[in-house]
Amino acid sequence: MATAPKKRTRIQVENEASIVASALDVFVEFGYSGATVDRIAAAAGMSKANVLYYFGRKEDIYIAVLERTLTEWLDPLQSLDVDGDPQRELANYIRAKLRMSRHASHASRLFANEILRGAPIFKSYLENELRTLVDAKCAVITEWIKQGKLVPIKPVHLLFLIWSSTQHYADFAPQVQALHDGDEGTLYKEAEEFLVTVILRGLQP
Amino acid sequence: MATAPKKRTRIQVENEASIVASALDVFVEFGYSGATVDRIAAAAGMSKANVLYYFGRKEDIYIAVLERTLTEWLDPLQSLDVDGDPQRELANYIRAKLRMSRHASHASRLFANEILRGAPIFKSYLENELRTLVDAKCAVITEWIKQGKLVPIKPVHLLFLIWSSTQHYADFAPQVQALHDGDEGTLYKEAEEFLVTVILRGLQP
DNA sequence: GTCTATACAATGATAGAC
DNA sequence: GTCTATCATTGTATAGAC
Repeated sequence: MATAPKKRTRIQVENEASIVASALDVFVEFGYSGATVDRIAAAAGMSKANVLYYFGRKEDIYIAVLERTLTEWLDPLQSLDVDGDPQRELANYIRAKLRMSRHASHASRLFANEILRGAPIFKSYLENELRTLVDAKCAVITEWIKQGKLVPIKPVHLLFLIWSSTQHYADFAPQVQALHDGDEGTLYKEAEEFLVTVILRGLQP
Repeated sequence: MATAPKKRTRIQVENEASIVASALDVFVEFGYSGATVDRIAAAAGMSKANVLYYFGRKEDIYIAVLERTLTEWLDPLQSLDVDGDPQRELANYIRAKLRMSRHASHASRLFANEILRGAPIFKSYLENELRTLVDAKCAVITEWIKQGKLVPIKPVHLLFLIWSSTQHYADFAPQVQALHDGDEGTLYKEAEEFLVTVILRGLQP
């Protein structure tokens, strides 16, 4: 029998949630090492000592932030359906990823930071859960190619292309802004039309 | 008359070069805040105090690393030629960027880190030199579109697509490795064929 | 000119008082 | 459950040895 979960008081639940929410902003803005416990505490409106009462180490806060953000991220890749029309399925996936870049840019940047660091915490997730999901969806794409609905390519590179091109607008936002005139709405509208057009045309047999 | 450059001794030149070279590795591995002067000094085989004799502050080391790496980076975008064949010019650019991802991955990751931080040091470069170069090359792509050689798109998004998709292999290497079987040579050979094929087909009118 | 020794404020972390 | 020492480490400044 598994260990019963520790009972947590209402204050515990609230304070831990507040710390994790504030820590996301701080980790994204300053990076892992630049995010001090003091800054996280200030953002959460608590004392540094009190934060360290709830999470023994800074790394534990970081792990909690990664886990919470990952469950919120929920890659729309999961819904890629082998029975759907490839062009339509992929267009929907690109649009969903672009929406996440825009509205969950903190999550995107947090993951980018973690992977740039060498993915010390994320590594096992990449090699297990994500790997399983990616293998399954690559099989879907391979099936579409067999049916002659897509040009023959190695599926995993298509996923890399969609991930990188959509997340670029979140992760490299300062560069994108320096090189693009117009507001955020226009930028993402243009990006959506461009990426859907070019990638789908490029895959058409 | 401009100020004459300070005369620098042989030891100065050697030690500064050694510090900057070692610091690149440390900044890439640990990020800006995680890179301690002690670690940089150890990597350069010097004492922390001695490193701080040559560079007064950690930020000055970082700026020197960024500047040196930027001159080594020399974006091959510069050679995009309006009189050349668009398909051939763009294919060459994609291949050149992929080669840099592979062989100058430290530079790629250093810039990615800097932009993720909000580009505090790089901002003026992005808004001036890079902006000028990008505007000029967007004009080239616009001209190709006018000549009916490319499908009509907003040029800057094409640059974002090429940058993000090629640099992904350097910046997200741990993720790429977790999801790809096969050695580095195979990976980059596949990526080159995939990206050139899909992007050029997607742009064909 | 080159390098070391030392000091100081800020940080992550621990132990323990209340 | 909250907060106060306390400690080793970090970035940084300065004095001075050679």
